[in-house]
Formats: sequence, structure tokens, C-alpha cells
Amino acid sequence: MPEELFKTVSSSRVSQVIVDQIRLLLKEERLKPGDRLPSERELCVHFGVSRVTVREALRILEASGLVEIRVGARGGAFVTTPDARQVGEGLATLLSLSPLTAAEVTEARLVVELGIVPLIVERATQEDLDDLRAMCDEHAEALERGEYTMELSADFHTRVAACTHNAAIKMLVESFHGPLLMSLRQAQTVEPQMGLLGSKEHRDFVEAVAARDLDAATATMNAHLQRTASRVKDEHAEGGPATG
Amino acid sequence: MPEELFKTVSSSRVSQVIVDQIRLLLKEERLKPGDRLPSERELCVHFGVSRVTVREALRILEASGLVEIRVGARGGAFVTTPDARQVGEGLATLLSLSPLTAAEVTEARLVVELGIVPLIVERATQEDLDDLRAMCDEHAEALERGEYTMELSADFHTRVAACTHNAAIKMLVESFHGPLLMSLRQAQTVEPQMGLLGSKEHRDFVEAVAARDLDAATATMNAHLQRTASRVKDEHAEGGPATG
DNA sequence: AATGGTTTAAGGTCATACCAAAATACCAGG
DNA sequence: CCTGGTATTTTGGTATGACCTTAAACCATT
Repeated sequence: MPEELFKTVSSSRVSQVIVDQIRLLLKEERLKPGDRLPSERELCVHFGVSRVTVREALRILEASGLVEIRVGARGGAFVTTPDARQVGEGLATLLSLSPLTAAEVTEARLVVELGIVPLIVERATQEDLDDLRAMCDEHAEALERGEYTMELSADFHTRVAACTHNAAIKMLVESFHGPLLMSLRQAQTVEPQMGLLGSKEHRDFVEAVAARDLDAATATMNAHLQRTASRVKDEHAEGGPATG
Repeated sequence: MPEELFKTVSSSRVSQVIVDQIRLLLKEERLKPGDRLPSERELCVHFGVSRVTVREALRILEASGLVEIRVGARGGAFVTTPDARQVGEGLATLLSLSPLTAAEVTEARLVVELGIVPLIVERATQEDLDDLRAMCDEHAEALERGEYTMELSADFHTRVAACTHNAAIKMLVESFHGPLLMSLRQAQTVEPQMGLLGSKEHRDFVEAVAARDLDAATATMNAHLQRTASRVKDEHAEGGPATG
């Protein structure tokens, strides 16, 4: 008897079938961001399954970042507008568990952030430059108040990436900064002179971009990132931060 | 009754708390890949919650690619070994739904794959070169048989990325190729002359790397990627591929 | 020893009930 | 009429307890 007659009755899990169906609706844009799915109880009768099963499907969709669930009247599952933060989070969890070393991630970051400098020099608008300069000013003030954190630095780099006017690249850089902030908390409180130097390098970079000076911009960014990279490498080579 | 004096806005969802706890165990490596979590019923009593809640937590962990669930005796939730494929999948689902254009993704890919050329030229071992040459030979044969696919090309680029000996970068490139193959299926069947040209460029690149000629390698890869990029752009600018 | 049924551990699903939160409806007091 | 508090309703969150399906291990028959 030819076995091809029997199609392997896959998907032994009903909840997964529901997930697939809703995914399909999303892909075909019959469900658009902001739309609200029927309530759990309605979905039950619609799919002819119990509420538990529907809820499991919703959990999966939620964990995939495809829907957001709100409670209360007029609550329910709402299709989310996909953004980089979710990708970054998912990437962060896996990064934090994968055998990747901080040095590797840092090097990858270096490749990306250096590689986009030409695009930035070419495409940065006046508004971009204004934003970046304003950021530098703010950071300088924060630095004086002793409130300069890695997070501010990360914001700067993200804003720089946005100057490429390429959402994929922006997403990529954001994804890198999320995990790095999470895993490299040891560098959270930036030593004053370090922050001062980094802040100055940020400003130099902005001005190089403003002058459309690719070589200067690349050199500045390179020095800036290399310094960060070497610090990361040092701290990890010495068996971890003193903070244990 | 004290009852958790400082219980911040902690998500109000018990299943999420369980997820966080298990995540923590993973992060602290108290749970390693291959380990089996207690059965659902055991987890119930352990956490003092119902089975529904435990199951939702497991669904989330499963959707996040952190555990794999097997049914039957000796079944249960097993910690998975994290790999790039999962990152790529998660990225792919979001990419396919995000407002990213193919052109943006392609440009990002271009930045990364060009940016790593210096690392490759510097670090490629003899084994790397042997592998790449073997790949080129195989692809040439496949081309003659008319079996040259985008997937083979993607394999080549992934192998090239592996020459950086940086797992993060390899993962990054893989993640790009996964979604691209999924979403840009229009270029699935490569026209013979296209494949021939691409294949030749691959070989040229390998030899440039073998000669440790950074400029030649960069130029070759740049031309190769630019050609692909422009093709993607064209096909999307013209309102979709003719193949439908 | 090989085959085939039986037990058993585990996840998958169902049904019902109740709780908690959020939006709305409603009503009393100014 | 407006304001503000209360009740109601909608909807997700959780708890129980039962039953089914799967898959491995165990056992009995041939």
C-alpha cells in the first residue's frame, strides 16, 4: 500500500493550528495592526475549541510579538505594530543564553556601526544633525551632574543609526544595544573621564558628519568604538567584573 | 500581613512570573540545554499554581525558543540548545510583517557582509579556504545541472561569514539570509546567466581572500552584492515580480 | 527472539466556575 | 446641567477536575 496516500496528520496541537490561522490572516493583511481579535469566548465558539486552547494560542502569538493582550471591557488581543524593540528583546534573550561572548557581539556591533558611517555622511539631514547636537548638549549637562549613563550613550548611537533612514539598520543597532546594556551592566556607571572622552568623541563625530567628511567621521567612530571594545575585552579577560 | 512589601508592578500575570523565574535559571546556567524541567503537574505544586498557568508559561518559553516540549512518557519540557536558526525564524516572522522594505533589508545586509570582509581576509584559515573552494566546485556542478538555487548562494555567504570566526556575525548573516529566502522567493530559480555570474564572483572572492588581497576581495564582494541589491530594488519598484 | 498488547507517565484538551480589572452606564448630589 | 461616585458588564486571569492522546517501557504470548 503506497504510504503517500496518508498525509501525515501533523499539527497534533490544536492551539498551534489556531496560531497558524491567525498568522495567515496577518500575513494576508486581513488583520492589520491595531485591529482587535474577537474575545476569547468568541474565538472558542468560532474555532470550536475550549477557552484554554484559545488562550494558549494567544500566549504564543503574544510571545511572538504579534498581538498585545489587554484586560477589561473592550480588552482583548490587539494586533501590534511590529517594531524593533520586540526583535531586540527576542534577540536579547537568545543572546544572553547563547555561547556568544561579549567580545563577539561587540565586534559585530563595530562592523555594523562602522559600516553605516558612509550612509550617514551621505544621508544625514539638517534635522538629524540638529537632533544629534541637542543630544550632545544634553549629555554634557548630564555628565556635569554625574548622571551620564551607558543608556544615554546607547541612545546616541541609535539616533546616529537612524540617520541612515533605513529602518532595518536602525532596528539592527537597537537590537545590539539592548542586549549589550543588559549583559554588560558592569559599565553602567561611567567613570567621569571616560564619559567625558566618549561625549567628546560623540560631538566630534557629529561635526564630521555635518562637514560631510567621511574619513574624519569614520576615524572618529572607529576610535570611539575600538575604545569601548577594548574595555569590554579587558573586563572579560580578567575573569569578570569585581562586582561579581 | 506583610505580603511582599515591594511588589512592583510585576506584570500581574502569574504565568509571566514563572517564565521569568525559569528564564533566570537558564541565565544562571542552573538549567542547561538538554535538561528536562519537572513535569507540568510537578511544577504546579512547586509554584503553587494551577496547571493552566504552568502550561501558559511553558507555551511562552516554547514560543521564545527556550524549551522544546515532548509528549508521552519521558516527555516534558527540555531546554533547547540556542542556535541562530531560531533567532532567524523569530526575525523572519517580524520582518515579514514589519514595514521594512526588501531594499532596506538588502542594504543592511550589504553593510554587514561588506564590513566583515577585512576580518575574513585577515582570519580565514586554510580549512576555510578549502571549504569555500569545494563549495564553489559543487555550485558549478549544480549550475550545470540547472539546480543552482538561491539557497546554495545563501549557504556560500553564510560560510563566508563563518570565516570571521565570530559566532555573532555568523548568526547575523544567517538571520539575514533566512528571512530573505522566505520573503524574496521571487529570485528562487536563478536564471542561468545570473547564476553563472554570481558563481564566478563567488570564486573570485575566495581567491582574493586566499591572496589576502583586501581591496580585491572588497571590490568583488561589493560588486556582487550591489548587483543583487539592484535586482531586488528593481523587482520591487516595478510592482512585484513577473512570476507572481 | 520477535511480535503485540498493556501499563504508565506525560502532555493536550475540555468544561465550569470564580476572580480581577477596565470601560461603561447609571444615579445621586451639587 | 454638571460632577463624581457606584453598579454593571465585558473581558482576560486563574483554579479544579476530568478525560483523551501519545510514547515509552514493560510483559506475555507465540
